[in-house]
Order: sequence, then C-alpha cells, then structure tokens
Amino acid sequence: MDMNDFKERKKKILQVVIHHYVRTARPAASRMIVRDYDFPFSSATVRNVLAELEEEGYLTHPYTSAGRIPTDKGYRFYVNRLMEAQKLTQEEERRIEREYRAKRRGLEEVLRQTSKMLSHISHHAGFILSPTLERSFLKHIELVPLGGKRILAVLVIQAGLIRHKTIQLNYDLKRSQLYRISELLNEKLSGLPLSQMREKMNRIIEQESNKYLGLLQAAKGLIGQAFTSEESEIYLEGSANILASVKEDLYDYAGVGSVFRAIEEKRIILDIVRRLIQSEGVKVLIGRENLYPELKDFSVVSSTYKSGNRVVGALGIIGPKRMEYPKMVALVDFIAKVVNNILNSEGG
Amino acid sequence: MDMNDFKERKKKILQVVIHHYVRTARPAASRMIVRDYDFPFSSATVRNVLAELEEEGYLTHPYTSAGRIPTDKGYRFYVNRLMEAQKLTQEEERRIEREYRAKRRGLEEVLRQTSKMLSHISHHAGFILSPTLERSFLKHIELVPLGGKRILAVLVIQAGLIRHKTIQLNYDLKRSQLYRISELLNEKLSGLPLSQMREKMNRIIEQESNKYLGLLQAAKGLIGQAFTSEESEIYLEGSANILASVKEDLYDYAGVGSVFRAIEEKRIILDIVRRLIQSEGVKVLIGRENLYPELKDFSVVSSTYKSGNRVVGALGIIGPKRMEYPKMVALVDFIAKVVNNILNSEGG
DNA sequence: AATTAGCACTCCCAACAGCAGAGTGCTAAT
DNA sequence: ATTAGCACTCTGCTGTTGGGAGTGCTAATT
Repeated sequence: MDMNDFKERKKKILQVVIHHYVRTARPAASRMIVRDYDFPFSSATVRNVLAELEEEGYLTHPYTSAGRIPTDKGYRFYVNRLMEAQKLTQEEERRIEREYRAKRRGLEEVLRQTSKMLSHISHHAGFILSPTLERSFLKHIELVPLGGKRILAVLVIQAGLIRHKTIQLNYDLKRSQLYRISELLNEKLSGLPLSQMREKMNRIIEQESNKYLGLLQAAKGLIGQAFTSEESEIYLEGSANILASVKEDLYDYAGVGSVFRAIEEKRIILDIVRRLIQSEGVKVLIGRENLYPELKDFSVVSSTYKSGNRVVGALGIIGPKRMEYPKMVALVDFIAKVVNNILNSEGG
Repeated sequence: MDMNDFKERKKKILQVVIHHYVRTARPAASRMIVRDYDFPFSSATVRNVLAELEEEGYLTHPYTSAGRIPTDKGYRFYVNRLMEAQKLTQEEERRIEREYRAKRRGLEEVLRQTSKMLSHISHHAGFILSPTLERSFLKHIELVPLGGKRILAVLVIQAGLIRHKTIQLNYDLKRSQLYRISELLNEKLSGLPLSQMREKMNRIIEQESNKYLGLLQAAKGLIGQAFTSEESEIYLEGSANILASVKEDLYDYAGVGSVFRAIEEKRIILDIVRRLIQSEGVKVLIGRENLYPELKDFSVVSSTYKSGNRVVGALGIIGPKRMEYPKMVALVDFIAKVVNNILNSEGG
C-alpha cells in the first residue's frame, strides 16, 4: 500500500482503527496507531485523517478525548473494500470435517451439529435453519396407523428432512389400506416440489374415482396441513456467548434482555434470514442493517445451502459488531459448503 | 396465628421477612416489619427475634446494618412448613386449558407449548422433558424405504412420542418386504416396554428362522441403536427471564454467564430432573440443594408426568431463589396434571 | 420475665473534590 | 503537506464527607 497516496493512507488508518478496536475493545488513539503500527507519520497527521474519517461518518468517538471507534458505515466499508479474504486454518478445517464424519445420522443431527460448530469456532451464537418445506421436493410419503382413527403421516423430503404429523380421522382404516394409499401417493407425488402438492392432489382426486376417494380427500387435507403450518426450524446454539461479548464491550446491560428475548424467540432470525435466502454466498449484516433495533449492536454473518440446485436453507452466526469479519466470513463460507456437500452427496 | 405464642410469632416474622424480600428484593428491617405488617410489638422486640432467627441459620444479613434476608434454610422452612398452598386463579387455569385446546397436534407440540406456558406464567424459565424412552411402551413400529439401501424406522411410543431413525443397510429391500417385516415386529413387540426390546428381539430371532432372518438381525441392531442412544429431549423456554431476575437481585453479573451456559447445555437440568423422576408430586430445590454450584442462587420447582401408570417425564421452572413459591408450586402442579390428562386421555 | 426506649455504632451510599492520564483540536512553525 | 506544541476536555480513580438506615446492647418499664 502506497503511503504517499493520500487515499490509501486513509484506508490504511481506517483499517488499523478497526483491527485495533476488534482486538481490544478500546478506542484507537492517534499516538497508538503511529506507535504500534510503525506509521511513518506523526500522531498529529493521523489525527487530521481521523478527523476527516469522522467527518465522513466512518468513525466516531464516545467522548471528547477518547480515541476513535468504527461506525456501522466504517465496518461496512471495511467489509466491502478493505478486509482481505481469509481461509480457516488447516487444523480448523480438518476439525470440522472430522466432527461431521464422526457422528453422522439423520439430517437433524447434522443441523444440530452445525449450529454447535458455528458457535464453538466463532465464539458467538451459531444458527442454522432447517430446509424450507415449500422449496423442497417430496421424496417419500408413508401413512402409518396409530390406532383409534389416528394416522401418522411421515414425509421424507429430498434434502433428508423428515417430518411427521398426526392426523385424526373420523373413520377407521386398516394398515393394509394405508399401505396401498401410501403407494398411490408416492407414485403420483414423489419428486414434486411441495409447493405444487395441493394442486396436484386436486387433479389426482378428479381422475381417481375409486374406493379410496374418501381417504384421498383426507390425505389432501393432511398434506395441506402438514406443509403449510410448518415453519422452518431454527437450531440455535451458544446464545450465552452474546453475554460475554456484551460484557467486554461495556455496553449497558439494559438492552441485553431484549437481545436475548429477540434471539430466543427466533422469529427475528427467521425473518432476517428469509431475506437472505434469495441470494447465494456469504452475506454480512452490520448493526442497524439488521432492521430490528434489538440487534443494532450486533452483526449477522450468514450463507445459504442448497438441495439439488435450489437454495433451501441458511446458516450463520450472530455476534457483536466488533467481530473478526474475515475469519467469520471464512468460517460461515466453509461450513455452508460442507453442509452443501453432505446434503447433496448422500441425501439427494 | 396467636401472637402471644412465642414460636408462632417467630414463624410469622420469618414469613414476613420472606414475603417482603420476595416482593421487593430488599432486605427486611425490623421497623419496616412493625410498620407495614401491623405488628403489635416494637421494633426492638422484632430485632431480638430476628437475631435469634439468624443465630439459628434461617436468616442472614448482607452487612452489619442492613435488614435480614432469608438463607436457603429459611426458604426451606418456609416451603415445608410456613407457606400456604395456593391455587391458580380461575382466569389462569382457564387460560392454560384454552391454550392447550386451541392448538393440539402431536406430542411435540404439547411439549413445546408446555415449556412456553410454564415460562410465560411464571416469568421464569420453563422446561419439560420428553418421555424417557426406556420407561415407555412401544405402540407401533414402521419401516419405510428411503431408497439407496436406506430405511427409516419410525417408532411410536405409547405416550405419543414419535422417534425416527435412518438406517443404512448393505442390501436392498422392497417396500412390500418392509411392510411385512413391520407387521411381524408389531405383532411381537408392540405393547412391550422398550427396556426389554433387545432381549425380546433375540428370542424372536431364535424362533423365527425364516427368510427375513437377515433383516430381523438388522432390525435388532436398529432398535438397539434407536433406543439406547437417544436421550430425553429438553424443551426449554424463557431463559432470558433469568437475566431479568439477576438484574433485580443485584447479584454480580459475573456468574450469570455460567448459569446461562449451564442451562443452555441442558445437561444439568437433565441430571437434576433425573433424580426427581423417581418420585411423584411437586418438588422444590432451593439454592445449593441443586448440587450444581452454577445454580446456587436459583431454585427449581418441578413435578412429573406419567404415561399409563409409570412416571416417564418431568417438567418445571427455574428461577431465582427469591420467587413466589406458593404460586410456582401451584402452577407446576396444575400444568403437570393437565399434561397427564392429555397424555393419558388420547395418547394412551 | 418480657418488652421497650434510647443510643452508640457500623456500614452503605451518593456526592463531591482533586488529580493524573489519555487524547483531541487547533495554531503556528517548518 | 506535515508536524511540534500546547491548551483543553473528559475519564477514571481515590479519598473525604455526611446522611441515613439499621442493628445491638443496655437500662428502664410494665
């Protein structure tokens, strides 16, 4: 970086301020910058630049004679333009892969493990959404008798997700009958996206005027229920880490309660992530960019995963704005890729 | 209560101190007791009694000239002997019942809802354990083909719990074959406690030397896996409330992180509750009675629920020691009963 | 013998002042 | 364009002070 280039120097200083603040949680002072980063200028010069950066909205300072800390805009510029892409260490990548290999059961297990891993490695809160049903394809459906006019519908989704739903009928059905109906449904429905299910059922019912008509009607209602009411589930881990970062940052504890409540309710994450699910690749949302005021002091780094060639879910981390973005981006990116592989090697 | 009876008066004073502290989170002072509770004695007299109570270990005071606050022993005496049983208000009972009626699907939904309700009404953290598998009876088992030599085993437990597990075989099986095997398994196994399953499978395999032997072998492994590896799940809600109580109590924030981590990990709750599952009725654990040091400033109020006539799970709340015990006991008791009813009316 | 009035004593807590240190902003010199 | 220098601001600590709350004890009262 050419220090004589005015603009370059300015960027460099912004970068240093952010690095310093991320590492230490203390505002960065002009003299410190010169000293610790071998800056070939005096502190006075740096002060001028800092003043400019503040003018332009990239930095601020908590009180008159404190050092500078980044604003959301500052972080944003850093993330977009300044930070260098980073990779996880070999050690970390290996650890992740080993972890997945060690214990590999159903999709649920993978999801749970993923959220845990995101949290442990990042030291922030980690989350992953289970595949959205509407965007997935049906792989198999099976109706199982529970006795007492109740049946259990088991749905296997392409991504490997398994959902079940208890249905109350007002008449009895033998196991053998259910077996045949399941067969019929599989024949007609499997491979289709769930979003088209209802409509398809209608068509089947029109054509098929056989003795199972009643049950098909029931099955239709059942499928409608099972698919529309279910939200994606969130696997969330390590929200206690939020507390730790709040402590370091000396924020006021006042707001913490609301953050927790917000995260615990999961609605917000769901909402934020729903927006991201449209696009691919790692996305970073900084501070107030998360439209929810509870998260104004936090950042979300997230990515998506696919089943087949459709994006069906998202995962990521939530931590203080003051986080190591390059590392977090690398982590989320890597884990998203691993999850993708797992889902599309065996699950598909 | 006869105020002239020395002992009665002492109890009354202990009770007042606890009430006051629970309500206000401030130590109770002698003068305040006399004033606010129309005490027919002077503050000096009360002071003497307070000193005695402290001597005997029921009270303590944070520093020389502060009022008194209860010790664990004080709370214990209060819970055992002093507090009057309380019922929920009609309004609350109705609300709870309405809530359950409104949205009644599978057991999972009931569990989730229960933990939420416990949390919302108590304003503390609410939890419920899903039925322990070993203590439950098998109601139905079904094997479903997933394609690619994988099958899904769906287990329906008497309490209404549904578990599924993906199994990888090294040979293919037709759906019709699986159908027949399921039938066989149901015939032989349903109604049995899961704890005897493995042994029973052995006997079946001995007797049945037919063509499905290979699969039965597989099924045996499968069942073993599915039942032993699974822990009870905890549904936990409202841990953010813990934060609020810590704030009120002016504890130091230092320990909060550990509490959170402890609760989030769920291991501890699981452990505490495993002990309770032996007995019936509402149990209260106060402060250090929860052997885990992280919980030394918290109390757990919990009860159990049954399936058939066996205790299979537990539920309750976790809150600060400074909680309204009579109310909490009433709440946990009531909800446990409701859950019992739900499980044993339709689920059984 | 139980109760109470009275008072000394302890400890907390909030307010205040004083002071060193860190850092900035500005001006004038280079 | 850069820098030295200095006044100024604000924090964060420390020490002090005074009031208030509440106890513990003793001696007086019933």
